[in-house]
Amino acid sequence: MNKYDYEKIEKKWQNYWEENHTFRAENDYSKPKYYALVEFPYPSGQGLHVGHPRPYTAMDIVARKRRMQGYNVLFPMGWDAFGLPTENFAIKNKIHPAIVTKNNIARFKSQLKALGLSFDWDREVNTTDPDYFKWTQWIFLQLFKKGLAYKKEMAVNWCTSCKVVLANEEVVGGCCERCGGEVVRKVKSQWMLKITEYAQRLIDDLSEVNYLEKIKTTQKNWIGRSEGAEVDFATTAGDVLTVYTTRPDTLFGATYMVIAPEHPMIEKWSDQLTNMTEIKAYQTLAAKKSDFDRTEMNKEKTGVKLEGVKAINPVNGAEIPIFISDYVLMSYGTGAIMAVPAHDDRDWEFAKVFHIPMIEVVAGGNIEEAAFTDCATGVMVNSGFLTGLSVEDAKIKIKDWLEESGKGHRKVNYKLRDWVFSRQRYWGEPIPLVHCEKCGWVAIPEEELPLTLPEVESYMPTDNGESPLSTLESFINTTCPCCGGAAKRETDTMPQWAGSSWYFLRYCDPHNDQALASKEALEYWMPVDWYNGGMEHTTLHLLYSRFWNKFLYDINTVVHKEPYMKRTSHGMILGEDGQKMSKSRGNVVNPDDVVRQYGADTLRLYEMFIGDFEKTAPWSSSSIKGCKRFLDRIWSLQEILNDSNEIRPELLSSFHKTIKKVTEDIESLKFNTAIASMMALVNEIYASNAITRAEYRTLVILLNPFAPHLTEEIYEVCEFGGVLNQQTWPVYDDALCMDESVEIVVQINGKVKAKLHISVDAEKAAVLEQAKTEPRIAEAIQGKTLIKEIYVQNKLVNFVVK
RNA sequence: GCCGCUGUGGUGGAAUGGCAGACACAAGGGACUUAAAAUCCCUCGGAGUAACAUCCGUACCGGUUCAAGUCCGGUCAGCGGCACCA
Repeated sequence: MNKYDYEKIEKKWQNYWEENHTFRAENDYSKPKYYALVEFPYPSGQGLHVGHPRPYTAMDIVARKRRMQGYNVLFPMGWDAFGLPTENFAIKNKIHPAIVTKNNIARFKSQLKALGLSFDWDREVNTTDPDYFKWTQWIFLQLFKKGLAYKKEMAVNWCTSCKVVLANEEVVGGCCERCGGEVVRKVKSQWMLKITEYAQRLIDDLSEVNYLEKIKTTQKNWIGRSEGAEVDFATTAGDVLTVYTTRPDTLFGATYMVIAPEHPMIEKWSDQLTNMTEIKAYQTLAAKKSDFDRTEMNKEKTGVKLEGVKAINPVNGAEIPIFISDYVLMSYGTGAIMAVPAHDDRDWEFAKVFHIPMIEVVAGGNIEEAAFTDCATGVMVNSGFLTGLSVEDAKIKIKDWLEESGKGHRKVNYKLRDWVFSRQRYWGEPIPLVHCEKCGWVAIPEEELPLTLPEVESYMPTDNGESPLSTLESFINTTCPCCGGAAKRETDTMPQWAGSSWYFLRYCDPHNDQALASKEALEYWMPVDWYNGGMEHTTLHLLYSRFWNKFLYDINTVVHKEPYMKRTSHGMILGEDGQKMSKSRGNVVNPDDVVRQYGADTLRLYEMFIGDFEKTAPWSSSSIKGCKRFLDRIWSLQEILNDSNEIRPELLSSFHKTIKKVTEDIESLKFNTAIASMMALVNEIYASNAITRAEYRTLVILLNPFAPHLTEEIYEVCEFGGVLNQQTWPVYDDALCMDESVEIVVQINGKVKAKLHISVDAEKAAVLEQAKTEPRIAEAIQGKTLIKEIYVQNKLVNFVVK
């Protein structure tokens, strides 16, 4: 068997595709379009990882197949290049981050090209390119103008040792990822985006898209819609404390209240509170706690009772105590709760610690042992006008009562928080706003965009946690676009998520300098037909970009409500030891080495054959050999090639079955079984000791999306006519997928006892007759009672005997 | 704790409720070779048999069904995400 010269062949075709712009998407709006998208990478200094080619190859297969099916395909690639690792590398090595980025991109690009991915490189985008981030800034300005960007005091992570603001990802177990120093919370004023205003629409419109169910579920859980009521409790201080609850039905069981330590009412009541010292001490303690401490599990409930002010239960006039405790969060609901210890786990724990009485208002549990939280079976007790109702009915009745009496109202809440949009960093898009003493925050005029990054001496964040830009007088000082007076620029930059929140729009029209993309281009190319990416982006990038798209839809910039019609996810590739690949474990596989040793086609085929696309899969340096062997066998078919231009009748159904399998499996991410079916066909061909030209040509087209270089070469050397990538995808005929005869099994009581060859779709009666003549069946039936005869067409016969 | 997913040979993995283990890898045996590599052929879940037969087998327990890896109920284990969201 001959081996093919993958190095020579792959280089040859990569050059051919590049010179001919073979995969360029044309703006021919009369053709049916298909937009296939993969997540553009962050060009890290490590170069490509073997994890990258898995989703890229998968969507490359889809794109190549669609082209052969006659679609105008957009399959673009670009660089999500702003970000911390580049900035950190730049600081450490004293190289400008723009240079670092440029070098990393060059490396990534050559690695991707070596994989033969059919990207349209003419549409490459780069988030750090001023021509690109001009529009990122433009979108931010529109958000600002619509009141969806606002400034708010927020706690940030501050490393006391590096004296640097850290991203959440850089805080590991409450310590700085780099130096291990203590991380504390520091309050800073930050730009926020009101994604919460889109919460409901982000849930509702999921019904219009075809995402994997688990992706929809994760997004819904993250947005966290809950239905309940706000209830007003009068206080002995003469004012009102409003709480949010999902269990207004348990209002008669409320025996105390809890407010968050930061709750503003405490300040208001300070004259009447007799234990302010104790309260202040608790507040200080709570404020010091990092997020890590505060979310630590199973810790005992703590809190302080407010002495001097009590609340009055609106349903029965009972006076109940108010506590502060850090188990109530200021950022959700009203920052205050009514506590019903008999029917809420957390309240129950708290009540045990502070010896607060409980009132059972839903029968069915044992509140001495645990809170009874079951809504489905409970019946109301000790609850005045609610007594005797089911929990569900009681919820409706109490909500009606609250609204009629003016003591509360129905309310929907979401867990989703607004998006913290500023970073005190250099390597990001500058936020295009200025602050004027007279006019407040003012947008810079759109014609001044892009607002580019100034050159600075050091990219190191400053000692006080301000952005490196804050030290640059020439950058900061400007004039107010509104009044012309002196003003200062915002020095924070945008987070890495900004550029990736709209890049799929830019691909539609990447060189447009009048708009982020033309209406025509967006109308034609959008929405993305199939977007594959990592599960880890489900609640970040995927949600952020849906939000931006919806906003741009609202301001009439884009024409589709949802950016992506179909979203799928791939599993990670693990090291050979089954662990996540990492330098420290020494189990990293470098794609360059694999390409050198086996060629790109083998790498592509192996990553598709490795297992279930959606699951994690460990790398196997021996399994990949099987894929190389298969490609060598494909090449060597030339040795048994004959001149016939027909598919042999005895192989016709095998061919049609394989075409069907490959065609369908690609659509459902079952690349592994698509490849398996081609391997089986090739085994069958070798067994027959010959291959016809028609057969070889069909096989090579089917395999082309998986192994594009090898198949183009075979197509050319065999002179099948034209170039392979311009051929049409084979079509199968269901009728031809059927063999003339099939083997069926004959069972006695569900156990296989014989096999039978019958003609396809044979008459039931005839098949049963034939089955009974089989010696082993006849023997088994002999002397027994035949209770039932099951016949499944072309599959099996089952005799139930006693 | 909550939500989601997964459990099948030595390994990766196949199987619209209808022959469990497709397709590969590894292993063992053989052919070719002075030899090795490559390639080709054979065996390959377990027990059992000279070979058949037969029995057991898809984490565990139970159920539905003529028929369960697949559906239902429960248990255990692992993975991922969220995590005091009232």
